Amino acid sequence: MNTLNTTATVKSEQTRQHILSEALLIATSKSLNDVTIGELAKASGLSKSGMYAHFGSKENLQIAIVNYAGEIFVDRVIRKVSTSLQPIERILALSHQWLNWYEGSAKKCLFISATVEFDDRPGVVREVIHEQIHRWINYLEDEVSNAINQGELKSNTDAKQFVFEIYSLFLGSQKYYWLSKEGPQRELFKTGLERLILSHRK
Amino acid sequence: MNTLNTTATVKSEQTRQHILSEALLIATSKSLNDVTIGELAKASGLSKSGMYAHFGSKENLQIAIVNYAGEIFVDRVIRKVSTSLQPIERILALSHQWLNWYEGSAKKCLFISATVEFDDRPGVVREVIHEQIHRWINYLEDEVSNAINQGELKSNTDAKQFVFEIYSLFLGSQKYYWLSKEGPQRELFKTGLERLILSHRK
DNA sequence: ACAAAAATAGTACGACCGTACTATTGTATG
DNA sequence: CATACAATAGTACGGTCGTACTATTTTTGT
Repeated sequence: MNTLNTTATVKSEQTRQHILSEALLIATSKSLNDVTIGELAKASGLSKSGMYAHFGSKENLQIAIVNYAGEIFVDRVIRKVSTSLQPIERILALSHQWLNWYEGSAKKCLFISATVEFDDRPGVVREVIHEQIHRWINYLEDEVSNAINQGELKSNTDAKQFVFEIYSLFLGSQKYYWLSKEGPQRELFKTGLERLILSHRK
Repeated sequence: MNTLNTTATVKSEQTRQHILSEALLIATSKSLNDVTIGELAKASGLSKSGMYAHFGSKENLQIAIVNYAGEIFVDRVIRKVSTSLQPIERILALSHQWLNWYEGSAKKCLFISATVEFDDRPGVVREVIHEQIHRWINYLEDEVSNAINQGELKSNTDAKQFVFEIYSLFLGSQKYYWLSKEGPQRELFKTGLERLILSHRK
């Protein structure tokens, strides 16, 4: 018997996707740790044993959730923005999608809360989370480099610093959102981003 | 009998402080939820029942921890910075202390992780967390207003936006620290803050 | 349609959680 | 020094967690 379900029969793959989408729902509205085997089983209409047939362990489940979230992220952010835009326009469009990517289902970015949760728990789950985030940071840094190379941003612009500040603004908007669900986080983010770009624009 | 220990006899108050400092250690190195009654009892050399004599419930314990963290914060940040400095210098000094406030014991800011953890759990604990954070944000906004009024920053500077961006940079440095413990978060934060100030300086 | 195999359910277990309740120890004060 | 009460320990309980292990149902390939 294949407890880890690496072969992926047709039916199994469907339920697996169904379980993961339910899991992501819980993970984004509560947290990754709150995706409990029992609760997830109930949410997806299966038994606890069914979960184990699919994922083998809690850790494997968490890894699967993070990777699944990564796919959704690519779908809702990167794939939504045309590659034919000019660099700065692309950066603005990507940022806009970024702010919205998790809102389709719940209201918080899994990668932020998961980083916090797994900060003190070394292991594969933490590594997978870091991988996903680094992939995104690198992607943004490439975009900024493009903007520099194509002369839209000053040639002395530090791409790493630039992306750090974009990321910071994103975190800020999340934090302010947590503090007050109806606050002006979006405007604060936008204003900050505009000022950031303005001060590096050629 | 007074299970909530509001009267605070001499001896009792000492142990209470001792428990809280152990609790903060755990809370900052792991998380607020990870401060479990059993673990805290072991860490502070008491029994589980002893905890209940002091705090009455898990929720009360968490509230006490957050408020205790607030006191420590004031001690290590606000009280460390001279009030005779000029506004911008004060902001820089406060930011510097801010980056270091939790490092005496562990290595992460309780208020950040706690906000994330209690985002989906309405109740007194969350309110106390928000209170503490708002107090700090308001304090910073006042400092920025001072800088504006004393002519160090341009008169059209938006204090709320300004503090939002400082806070964002702080969050960014924490996030980057989580991603890599030896990264250049400090320099990234400083550079960002300098640019922020520069673009609003008169 | 039938046998093989995969997918799912059922049940049980030990660990730890928060929280009662009672018993014991320590301490301050008259 | 005795006594009243505060401070702490001991023990027990129901709940939920992750995870085995076995039984049953459903899907799949021929």
